[in-house]
Amino acid sequence: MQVMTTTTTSVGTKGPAARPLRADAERNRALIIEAAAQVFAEKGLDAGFDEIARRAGVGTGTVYRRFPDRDGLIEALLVDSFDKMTVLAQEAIDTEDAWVGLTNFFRSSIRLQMKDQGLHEMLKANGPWADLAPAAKAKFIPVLNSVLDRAKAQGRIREDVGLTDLGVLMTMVSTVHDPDQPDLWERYLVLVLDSLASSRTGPTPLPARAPSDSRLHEHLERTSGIRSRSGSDTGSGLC
Amino acid sequence: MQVMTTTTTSVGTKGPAARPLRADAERNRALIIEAAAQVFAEKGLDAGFDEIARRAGVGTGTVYRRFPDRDGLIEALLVDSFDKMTVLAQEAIDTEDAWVGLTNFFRSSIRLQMKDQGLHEMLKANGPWADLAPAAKAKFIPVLNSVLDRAKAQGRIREDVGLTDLGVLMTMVSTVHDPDQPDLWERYLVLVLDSLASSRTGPTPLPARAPSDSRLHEHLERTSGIRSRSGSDTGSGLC
Amino acid sequence: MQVMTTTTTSVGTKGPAARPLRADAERNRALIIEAAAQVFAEKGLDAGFDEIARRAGVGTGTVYRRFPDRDGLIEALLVDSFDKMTVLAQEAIDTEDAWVGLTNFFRSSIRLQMKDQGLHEMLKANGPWADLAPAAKAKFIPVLNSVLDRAKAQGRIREDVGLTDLGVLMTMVSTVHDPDQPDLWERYLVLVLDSLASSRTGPTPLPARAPSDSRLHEHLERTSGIRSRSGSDTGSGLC
Amino acid sequence: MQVMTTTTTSVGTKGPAARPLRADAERNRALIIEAAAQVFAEKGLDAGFDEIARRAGVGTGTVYRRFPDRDGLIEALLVDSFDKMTVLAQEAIDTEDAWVGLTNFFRSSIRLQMKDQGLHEMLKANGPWADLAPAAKAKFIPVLNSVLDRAKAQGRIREDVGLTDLGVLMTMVSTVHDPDQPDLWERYLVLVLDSLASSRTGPTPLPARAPSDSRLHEHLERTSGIRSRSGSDTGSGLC
DNA sequence: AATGAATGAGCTTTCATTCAT
DNA sequence: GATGAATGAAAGCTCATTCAT
Repeated sequence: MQVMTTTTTSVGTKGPAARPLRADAERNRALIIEAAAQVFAEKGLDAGFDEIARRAGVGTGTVYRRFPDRDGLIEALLVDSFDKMTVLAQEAIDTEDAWVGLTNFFRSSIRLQMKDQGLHEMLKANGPWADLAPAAKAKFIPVLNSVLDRAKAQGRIREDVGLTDLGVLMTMVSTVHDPDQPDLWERYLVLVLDSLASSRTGPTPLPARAPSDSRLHEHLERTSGIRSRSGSDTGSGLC
Repeated sequence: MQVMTTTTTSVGTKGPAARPLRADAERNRALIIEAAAQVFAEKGLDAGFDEIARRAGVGTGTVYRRFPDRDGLIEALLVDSFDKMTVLAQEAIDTEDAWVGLTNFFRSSIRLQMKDQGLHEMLKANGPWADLAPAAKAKFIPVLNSVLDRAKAQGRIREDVGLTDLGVLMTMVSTVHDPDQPDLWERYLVLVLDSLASSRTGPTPLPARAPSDSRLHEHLERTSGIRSRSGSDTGSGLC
Repeated sequence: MQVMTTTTTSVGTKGPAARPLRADAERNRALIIEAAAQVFAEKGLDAGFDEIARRAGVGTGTVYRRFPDRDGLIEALLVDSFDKMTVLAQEAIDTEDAWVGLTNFFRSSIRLQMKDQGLHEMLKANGPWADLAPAAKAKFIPVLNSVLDRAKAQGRIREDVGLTDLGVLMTMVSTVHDPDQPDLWERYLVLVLDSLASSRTGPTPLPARAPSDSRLHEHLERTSGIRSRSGSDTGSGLC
Repeated sequence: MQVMTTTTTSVGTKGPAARPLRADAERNRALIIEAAAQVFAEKGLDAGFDEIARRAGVGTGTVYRRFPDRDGLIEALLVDSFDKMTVLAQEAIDTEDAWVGLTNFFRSSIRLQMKDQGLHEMLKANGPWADLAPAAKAKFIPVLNSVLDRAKAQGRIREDVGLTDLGVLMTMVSTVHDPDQPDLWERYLVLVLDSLASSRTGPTPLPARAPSDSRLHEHLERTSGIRSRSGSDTGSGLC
């Protein structure tokens, strides 16, 4: 079932044929999905239905009527999210330089996951929500495949990585959250992209270290008197 | 499993220097920490105190008396875990080839995280447990720093990565769990190491794809008729 | 199943005198009553209106519009049920031997209750639905009274039982449900009839005990080693 | 496990050996059982655990800790109730005239059921609670068997009725509830006893009709102008 | 008038934390 | 100090009834 939130563009193959708005129920459905998108994005897929209902401005029962189990609701969102990802992948295909396209796709889809804890959880291979909405995923896969194949055809990406490797790597990078350095992940994106390049003569410059870096160095000096050789380090769980 | 029973724990291999057990209380404390190590490893840091108490053979109240908040208990374990990691890092320093040492350290400490869900959660920079036990971490940092510095001195690792980058990258890789392919993470470790190498002429061979890969390819063919160029792909949330 | 569509229903066999269906509303009313008859029969008078609506093929709201409270709906059915009972009582009157007639009436009307949980609940004196549809009952009473009076006139039934005693006794017997022994109630019907007979020299033979009886005797022997004197016992809540 | 409410006398075979009071928890357990006895008696076995907890003066969680499922709680009560019934049956055995003993037992145990909706539901052969606490029942059965055997030995009760027949008949009679005539059931008890007697020359006088009888006769006269031959009728679902 | 979506109170159950013994 | 029983808020889910369309 194709579901649109108010902010989504259809990319499915069904075509954008005018679908007459149903009842007032359709509006509620949309409200629920929108609320769920927010709540799942903020709190993850375990969030309570009560919260979703409250934020949608409907009763709890309404949420349950529309989505008797959590999976159904998540799937509805998944369809939406994959539609978004497909748009991004399509942009990559439309980019002349396949490597640049791939790079941009990585960056934008990771950004998507970082703003949306729920999406991130859906995309992790393990966990209870790994196998939802295969149809939605199926639509996305060929598009991503084109992105990858073009990069390979242009000789820019190593031949031994595959489709799902890309998914895993994106998920990995979007794991890097730091409230103090919201852009920290870009540093690791660059590293990962370096690992995907078919070859490179030297390192790609890493994004500049974020301000909070000082934390670590203060820390080190305070604690151990040791000076790191490298100056461009950044914070992490180690600090 | 080696368990340290005081909050100010020695770093390194000092060994079991005789420190006489105090009261019953001290023994209980040890039992609780040992139980918590198991439980957190299996179920993560959210695990119930009841379970820990049961496994330690003490009452719930005893756990709370010893560790009024969860953070205290986690910190106690963190000390222990960093001791283990320090041992591993020391092995890296003792390895002639600094790059091999670094590589081995990555592999072994990731393996540690994968067997210990709690440790993994502690090391993730975000989350409620990001800033615990700075003292324990401080002891570890210089050792890790040596590992990094030696690799840099031998010219094997790019100069622009720092100490905490290593931590982030390890944590990222240990994010890759797949019940069907327990060794899947090694594939991404190789990629990450490729990104750290100061230069490379071509890709390092990736660990062979696991059997369950076929899932994706069946899927692709069934669904879209598209053939992936690359045969060495692996499963992920996309499939 | 014969369904009457007005609240003031004829008693007896007047037959399907042509009364033209009114609006759609009238047809819906009939559908609802028919559906309610089924549902109440199967699930009792507490059954949800949703189920009735679904089975009638109308919306929930329609059921509530037609029958703002449950009582109204039950009363409508009661009229119908008492019509059926009146038919049965009339057959008793038409039977030469008044005692046989009474007996048959007991048997058939109990059978009715056992197939219709709702009717059974309506006839129980207590409960929230005890005092419904007095008019419907009033039509039935004289007929039943004739049955009773004829039996008394022929001297076959004790003089001190009255009209409503018959109702109570029928309801009591139809209380005996056992999925394993669907005919168990006949045993107690015979006992009850024995109690109504004006006199008897010995016991009327009871219907043979059902196979599942063995449960109790196994049980007794296993547990207490006691042998019951009487072999014709039957299962119950005691076993 | 033998459970006593404060009002119960032990009849089990374990003997009245002094059992040391356990913890404070034992007191709560007793409070819960007592509360449950009240609540189940009033509202039936479907009553909410919240109500029980409130009436016992404990938290909901406490009830669940003690009785993780409803069956366990019901069984605890069942043990108690069967203890009470066993006392009554024992009194019957101690009565010289076995028939009088049987009669008294019927009367008192029916009275028990009528005050306790929960007990009544437990004793009904069908329903979800039919097969609980077989051990408790097992203790009761031999005693009841003695009651029956003595009556047979004295020739006062028909030979073809068995143990469980007695149970069914008691349950049947205790079905007769009428708020306006609390003693109505005694009328049907007399009838049932008449049916059990091995023989009788005429009817045993029925208990006098209760005042509310007038309802029916008013009703009849108002409605149909028919005069019943029999004057001693009583109210029921028919009126 | 018909619809069936919406409501929200109510029930069950769990669990982190406190407290009486 | 140790215990594990008690707590009570919270979450999941249902369902009788009302109401907007």
